[in-house]
Order: sequence, then structure tokens, then C-alpha cells
Amino acid sequence: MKAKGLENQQKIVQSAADLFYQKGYNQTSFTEIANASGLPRGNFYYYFKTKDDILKAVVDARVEAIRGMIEQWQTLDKPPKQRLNLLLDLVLNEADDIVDHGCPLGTLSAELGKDQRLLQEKTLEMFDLLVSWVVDAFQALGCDEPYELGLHIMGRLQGISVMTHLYQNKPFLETEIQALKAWVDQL
Amino acid sequence: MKAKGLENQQKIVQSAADLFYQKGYNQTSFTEIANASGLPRGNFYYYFKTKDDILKAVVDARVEAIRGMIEQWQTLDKPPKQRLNLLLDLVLNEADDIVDHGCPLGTLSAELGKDQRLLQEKTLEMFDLLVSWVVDAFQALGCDEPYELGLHIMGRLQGISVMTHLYQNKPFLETEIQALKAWVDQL
DNA sequence: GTCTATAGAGGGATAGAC
DNA sequence: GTCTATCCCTCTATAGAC
Repeated sequence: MKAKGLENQQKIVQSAADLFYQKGYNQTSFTEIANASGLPRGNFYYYFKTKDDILKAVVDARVEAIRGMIEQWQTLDKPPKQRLNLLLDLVLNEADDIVDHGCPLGTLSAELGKDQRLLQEKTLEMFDLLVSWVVDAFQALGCDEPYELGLHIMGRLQGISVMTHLYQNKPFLETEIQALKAWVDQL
Repeated sequence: MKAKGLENQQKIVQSAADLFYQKGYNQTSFTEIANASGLPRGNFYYYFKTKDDILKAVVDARVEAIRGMIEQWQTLDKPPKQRLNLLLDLVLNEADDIVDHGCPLGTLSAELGKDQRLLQEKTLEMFDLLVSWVVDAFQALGCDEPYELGLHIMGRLQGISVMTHLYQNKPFLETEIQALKAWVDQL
């Protein structure tokens, strides 16, 4: 049945996404994905030829999720500074996960950047969406170098995520995000 | 011979340190360390009982290197702001490596933080040394919250390293470090 | 102290019955 | 479209000759 197939495919992608985030891509085995999704190991070679294909599907799903989120943000029709705050609030809401596993985008990209650059390029699609969202906001604010500012704020968020994860320090994340909000506010 | 043994041990630690940085800890195999160090695979179980022990030795070596660097910095007897600049210049000098492999401290800690927290704690020794170096400088400057500022600047550097690595964007690193220098200067 | 050979577990991937 | 059985490879780690 086609419908059943799609369902299983989504289960695999969802389980893999969680595990890749919690354990890292290379540290996650087929066995673990199978156990988490409730499907027998051999089965999902029917859906994905290789582990890399699973990662690509995971990234595609996350790209679509981000795209959907941004589209929803756009419907809110907020002024530029509040648009930037939407991203900052997103990080604030994910604080507990960041304490435990770091940034879902950054840690995956960083892991693959070490020696799997081809796969890493795929993960940059996730970043690019957010970068262009913040760049647009800085542009709307009439800033001189919107692209540089966009990379700057994404870098700030990555740094906050790394330190929060390393020291499992949630208060640090909260005060740093507040500081970023103040910085945005006085632009 | 004891001397020969120590020499081999250092060769292993050096090769492992390079590979852990370039490929990540979990992605580096004994075979690769053996090839890089020129020693046969089985041999270095004489020096290290497990792979984890090699990592600990690698971290110990790096801790000692950082400690030595900081001691040397102290002999320079510079004013606080210039002390902070020593760290910023260090990052600037490592820009090419950061483009290729990210921050040598941060990427290792982040990898192990995912699901090898016991090992990760060991790697925090490297961070703690640098954190206390910058905290001391902020304290000497009479800043209100030196510890928070110390974590802040370390986070900024981590964020810069992550983005530089992801996008292989060296100019980004250079302008961001310059911005940090300006920020330090006007404290 | 140095090296070879190999054990034992677990990884990704495949073949083929149903 | 679903599942079992299994292959082959690489991994860490060990045993034991020299």
C-alpha cells in the first residue's frame, strides 16, 4: 500500500532526525534507528538506499519545517526588529534541548564539516533559509551591511548554543539572548 | 629503553591530536593513528589501554600547552585590554585551521557533549584555563560581572569559529575579530 | 619493549522468501 | 511492500611470539 509506505518513511525520518540530533550522525546506527522507529532493520533499505540518503531526507524535512515556519512568520507581518526577535524567541524556547544537545542545525553541520563536506553542504540549506530571513530584516531596517549583520547574529546564536551545551548552562543562554534583544532594539 | 618509549608515546599523542581535530574523535580509527605515527597498530596498546585513554592523553597535552602559553603571556605583563587581545590574536593566527576544521577546543567538546559526557568533562579543562584567563582580565578592568563577560567573549569566539568553519569564510572571521577588538578597546 | 595475528563485536548493506 | 537471514567489512582490543 502506498499510504502505509509513506507513513513508514516518515517514521524513519522522524526517528533518525531525533537520533542524529541527540547522538550525532556518525554515532547513530541503523539498529538504533530501527529500534526507535519500530521497523525491522532490513526493511528500510526499501525506502533509503544508504545512510546518507536518510540524512538527506532528514535535512529535507527540516528545511521544509523551517520554510513553513518562516512563511508563517511572514504572515504575521511584523516590523523588522520584531522579525529578528521571532528568531531569538525560537532559540529561547529551545533552550532545554540546546542545553542537552546543542543547536540542531549547528552541531550537525559542524560534525559533517570535519570530513564529510559533501553531506555538510546539504545541511547548509537549513542555515541559508535563516540567514536570508535575518538579512532581509536588517535590509528592511536600512542597515549598511545587512549580509554581514546576518552572519553576525547567526554566529552569536551559534556561540551561545555551543557554550550553553558545553557547560549545560541555561541561564547563560537566557541572559545572552536578552542582551541580543537589547542590541537589536537599539539598532 | 625508557626514552624510546616516551618518544613513541608522544608520537602517538601528537598524531592522535591532529586526527581528532581534523576528523573528529569518533571518526578517527586506531589504524589511522598508527599510520600517521608510523607505529604498528597493536603496538600502542602497550602505551594506552583504550582509545579513551589516548583522548585523555591528548587533552592533557593540550592543557599543558595552553597552560604554558598562558604562563608565557603572564610574563609579558601587559595591561588587561591587551591581555584579551592576546587571545583574539591567537584565534586570528589560527584562522586557516578554523576554516578547515573549526575550533580545536570547541569542536571536540561539542562532539563529546552529545553522548559522551564523561569524556567531554575532561575536555572542559582546556576551556576552563582560557575562561579564567579572560575573567581575570575583565576583573582587572574593574568590570561588574567579569565571569559573565568571560563566558560572553568565549561564546563570541565559538560562534565565530562555527560560522567560519561552516561557510569556510575567513574574511568573516577577520572582520568579527576586529569588531571584538574594538569592543574590548571601548570597555 | 616491539610486532604479528587474530579475536569478537558491531557497522552498513544485500538477497531473496513471503 | 514487508521481513528474515546473513554477508562483508572495519572497528577496538587482546594474545602471545620475538
